Amino acid sequence: MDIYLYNTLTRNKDKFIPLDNKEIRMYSCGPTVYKDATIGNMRTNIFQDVLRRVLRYNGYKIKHAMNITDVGHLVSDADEGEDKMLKSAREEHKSPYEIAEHYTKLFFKDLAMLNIETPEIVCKATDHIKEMLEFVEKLVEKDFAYETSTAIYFDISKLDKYPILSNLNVEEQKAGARVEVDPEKRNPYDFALWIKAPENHLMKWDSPWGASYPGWHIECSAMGRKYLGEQFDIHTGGIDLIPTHHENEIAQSKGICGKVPANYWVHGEYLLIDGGKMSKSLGNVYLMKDFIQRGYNPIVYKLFSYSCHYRNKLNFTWDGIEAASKSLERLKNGYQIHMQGKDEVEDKTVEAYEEKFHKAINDDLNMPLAMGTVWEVVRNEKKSPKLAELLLKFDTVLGLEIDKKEEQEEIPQEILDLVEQRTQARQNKDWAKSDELRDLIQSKGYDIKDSKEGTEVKRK
RNA sequence: GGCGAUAUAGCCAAGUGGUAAGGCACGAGUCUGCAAAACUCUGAUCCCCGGUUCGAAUCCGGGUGUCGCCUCCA
Repeated sequence: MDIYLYNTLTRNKDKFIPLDNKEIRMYSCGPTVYKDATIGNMRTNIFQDVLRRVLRYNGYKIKHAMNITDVGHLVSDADEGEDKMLKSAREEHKSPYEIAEHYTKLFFKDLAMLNIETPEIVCKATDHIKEMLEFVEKLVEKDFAYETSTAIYFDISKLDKYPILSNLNVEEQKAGARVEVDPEKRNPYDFALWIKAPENHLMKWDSPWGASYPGWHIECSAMGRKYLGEQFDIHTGGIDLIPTHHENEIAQSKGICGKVPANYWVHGEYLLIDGGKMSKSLGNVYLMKDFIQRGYNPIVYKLFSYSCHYRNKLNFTWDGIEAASKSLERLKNGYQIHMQGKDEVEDKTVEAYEEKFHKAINDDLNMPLAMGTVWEVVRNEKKSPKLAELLLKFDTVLGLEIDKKEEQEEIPQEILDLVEQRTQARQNKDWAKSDELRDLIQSKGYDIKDSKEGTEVKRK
């Protein structure tokens, strides 16, 4: 079945044609490890993970590279200001390398919570200084770059076209309206490839231009080229990366070999919080650990993100999370019911569902539509392990671990005793005492439910 | 100011020419001593105006609203 992906390069939902029919090469711009990743970052990671899983569902092997930015990402994209790593290091009184290690670890912990697969290749910028430097030297050699007193700049006027991803009109943009124009730059949109280090700069390397450090964009071009080749299939990232980072990556690669590095550029939209942007000043920045703090299985967030297409803004609210949490429970429950079902289901029916689901995910990862089919299967009146199996197959894309039962905390003996007393009371049909005990148990933070198999207790 | 989105039931959200998927909430029912949970059932003509068409949520034009980016950000 054909796969269609919205390609920012063509502004069109394109049929996906891989360069190599066996293995898809894909690059994702990973985190800058200077602070906690937010649930906004994680939305992008979920979308990238779904893309991987969909490709694999279609029988492809994946070679997916993701960078860890641990140097070079400045506080401002205008090539000025402090390196984010150094700023964090200063604020937290640690070395930049300690900062990087700390936040890298946390990042992967977040991914694990969401059952997001680790890409085949994870590459750190500081491990690839040599490759970046070679890249820059080659650009200088080919006259696509020039030296100023502060940095090596890429000369965008040497390209046939810049920008090609965004509709930004370089001529009309008032460069300098917000940022001081560096008089040494040939064009306002020229960007730094390599930056000369001031004295006392913590992260710097020897280069033909003295002690210096890489610009932000060069790492992705250099590492993408190293691991995936001059041209690969898919490049992903958040929508905000389009106008600067990805534009400049393309510029660099075109400078080196005349080619746009990836055929398909796929971008995920933003997550909004309560209808607006997420920002520290509004105090609405949430992290994955907030889910745990509020008693939610973090994977609920993944299901929540499937309620909306990845190219649309998704509005995050805790009410929405509560809704998704209920859904996840019912989904898991529905799976269990099918597991124990005895009804006959025709293969034709199963195939029809499968095709419907497959069509949805292949249509530019239409997860909301795909979830519609998932629910059709869950709510099917015939209960059959065949349908459970189908749901499990869907879960290779969804990654919701629908077959995994919630881990139950140990119930304290005190509570178990109360439950036992209540069971006795119920057997004696002493409803007043039974209800009294239920209230007591609930006041201690436990929920109780009676069924034919007996009484269950659960932490609230 | 420039660029880009978006407007569908109480909320979230699919659907791009043929009479509106799905989820959550609400309500009803089954079950239960009661309750909870679970399960089943139930709801919208698609921001406004005009146009194209046999036919539009879906195309075109014009409004209005909301949001994002251009500054750090996935």
